[in-house]
Amino acid sequence: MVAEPGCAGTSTRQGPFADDCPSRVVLNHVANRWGTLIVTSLHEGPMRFHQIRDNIGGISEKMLSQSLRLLIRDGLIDRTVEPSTPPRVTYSLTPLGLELAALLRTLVDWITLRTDDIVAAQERYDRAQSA
Amino acid sequence: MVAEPGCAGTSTRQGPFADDCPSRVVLNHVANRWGTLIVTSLHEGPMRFHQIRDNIGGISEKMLSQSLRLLIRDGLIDRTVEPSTPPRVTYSLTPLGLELAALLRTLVDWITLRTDDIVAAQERYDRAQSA
DNA sequence: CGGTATCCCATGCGATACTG
DNA sequence: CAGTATCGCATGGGATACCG
Repeated sequence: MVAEPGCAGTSTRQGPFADDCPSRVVLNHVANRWGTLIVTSLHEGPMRFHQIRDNIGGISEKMLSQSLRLLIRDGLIDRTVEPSTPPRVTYSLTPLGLELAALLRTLVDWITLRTDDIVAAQERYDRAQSA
Repeated sequence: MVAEPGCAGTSTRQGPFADDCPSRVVLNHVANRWGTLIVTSLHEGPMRFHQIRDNIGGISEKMLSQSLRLLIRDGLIDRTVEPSTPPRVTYSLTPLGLELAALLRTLVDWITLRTDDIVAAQERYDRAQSA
């Protein structure tokens, strides 16, 4: 055994700070270009494939499909198929995913709220650099 | 004007869900492979370059330097140089960055706590697929 | 110590076309 | 509708070497 799940005793680093810990992988599934937005979208409620795509500007079907599969594998999202014609597929958060979505929602809301401040900081920085 | 900072009225989407909103860029600075870990590291207190590098397994100096510059530009991190020989450079969170770090810390802690559950889900998924 | 510059490979990701 | 397959480029990111 090299790195146990919790990664408590393998090095001085813990959790995602250790690069050989499974939690690092999980963090990368969530904290990437699309993961946060997908999970946060589903916090509104169950959605179908095209609904999610339309809710997230600029995401391609390929990346949505690929990201969904990773998150389903991680046990964060459920995929439900109603056997009709055509089949109706719905994505929803698992109890585990719901916990995570609440946290990510807070993050997204904070960024939305603070974007003005951040843009102002960027402009200050750029002006200082050009001087 | 195309997209105002808050991105409230430009489309049906808001905040980072709109791909032309500045908040999307900010989200990508924070929610990527290294951003979350860097900001969370500094939640412990001010740190020097090599301390941060040593605290985050697998990060290269190039990516640390590059990511730090983006986060400094966003007004989330401060860079302080003490004029000694050799100069001593310290990175710390700004008040804005501290707010963010608290949120990200919660995220990292949750992932650390739930890694066992997630790994179990992954193994269940993989077994179901191979069957 | 605290970085930057360059090189180059790996992969993320979009565009397009196709399937049940 | 709900995807998958293939292609190809743009970017991310590591290795190495170098600078104040």
